[in-house]
Amino acid sequence: MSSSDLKSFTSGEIAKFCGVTLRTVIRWIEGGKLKGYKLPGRGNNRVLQEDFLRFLKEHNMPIPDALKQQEHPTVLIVDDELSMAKAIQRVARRAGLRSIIANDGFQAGMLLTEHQPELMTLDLSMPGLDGFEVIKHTRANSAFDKVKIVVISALPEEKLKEALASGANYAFPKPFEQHELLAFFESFIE
Amino acid sequence: MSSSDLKSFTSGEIAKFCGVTLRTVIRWIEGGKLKGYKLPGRGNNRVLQEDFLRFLKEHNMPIPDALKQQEHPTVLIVDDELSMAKAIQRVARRAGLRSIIANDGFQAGMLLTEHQPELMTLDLSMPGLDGFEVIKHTRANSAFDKVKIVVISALPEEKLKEALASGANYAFPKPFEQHELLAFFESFIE
DNA sequence: ACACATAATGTCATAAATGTCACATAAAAT
DNA sequence: ATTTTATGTGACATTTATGACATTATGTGT
Repeated sequence: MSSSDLKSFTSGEIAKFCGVTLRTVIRWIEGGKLKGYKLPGRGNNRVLQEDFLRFLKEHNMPIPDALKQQEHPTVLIVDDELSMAKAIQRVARRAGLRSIIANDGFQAGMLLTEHQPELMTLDLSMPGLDGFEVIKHTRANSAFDKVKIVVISALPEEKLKEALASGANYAFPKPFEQHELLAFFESFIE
Repeated sequence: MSSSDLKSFTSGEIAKFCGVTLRTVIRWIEGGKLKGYKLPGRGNNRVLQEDFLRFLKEHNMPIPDALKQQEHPTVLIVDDELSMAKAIQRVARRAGLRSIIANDGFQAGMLLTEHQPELMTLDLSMPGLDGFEVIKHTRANSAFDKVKIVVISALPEEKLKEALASGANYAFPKPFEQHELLAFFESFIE
């Protein structure tokens, strides 16, 4: 599973990551600046990776490489045409993004929930799967607040605007310009 | 309570959940901080899920997703016709099962992954969603090994058999017999 | 610039909790 | 029955929480 990944760190590990004394980390936790919890023994501290990352971002602190790997900037590519999906995937890979492909709605829902990607590219006109429905369902679920929806469609511009109004974040006409999409993907690498 | 409430964990499992060593878990149990019992062999420890949850709550420790919603067995009802889905839902409710409805493939994939239901009822012939594809994708993902797939379809018997061969566990013709389906659902309550 | 106040962080010693390792053996898988 | 994996145990090593106090930022006013 994805979110059940409950990796946690000790106060000492956090101290090393932040280049700071253990004493200080404990004071951060005590002061409520860093969320943590205590083991039953003598109250040794543990901090969930999730909470630690939030803490780092909140204070604009550098994120250790060891944690960056698990940040997996991932893009879910939803397209019924495999050749088109692979074309998008190549661009994503060039930009340094991990990517996964969904050929139908069921896979899309499964992979979206399982992998919690940062980005989802979406074809609007697929036989048997209405892209607008996907946008609606995704936006109705607060678990996917952070997912950016990128519509890539051959439909006329008014439909693209409609998609944006329904909750999509970006829209590209199809066929897409390689360098445009590449630049867009790269802006997510940071 | 039913026998499924007596799920127990080994010391190693608890160690992983808590991000702590097996040695430490044993010391918690020895010290009476975590309630457990010993197997007759060499005294291997087991902890009831109930006791583990109480322990976690008592110490404000994070609760793994895997333990969160063990309450009622859940059935995911996949059918594009809302009236049919609701009819199945009524039967499920009579049997004491929690249920959720998916009207299309995207929702089905999303809800299946999110709720990890014990049971999924599935219409085979939905416009824009091939039930066989759903079976195939579900069976291809080891995360859903335990999900029982129940086909409820108006297609001829040979198609039902084909579904069973593809990985479905049970098949009912549509329209279904209320009492048959009810009896079937009830067999999952124990 | 300067002195001063204030908060944040570092240092150190110590007791307690947790980790490590090797090994015998139960429990599970084949 | 055999092999593989997981577990309990003891002795020992390492890490941690805590308090009191030293040191270093960070700002504020003159």
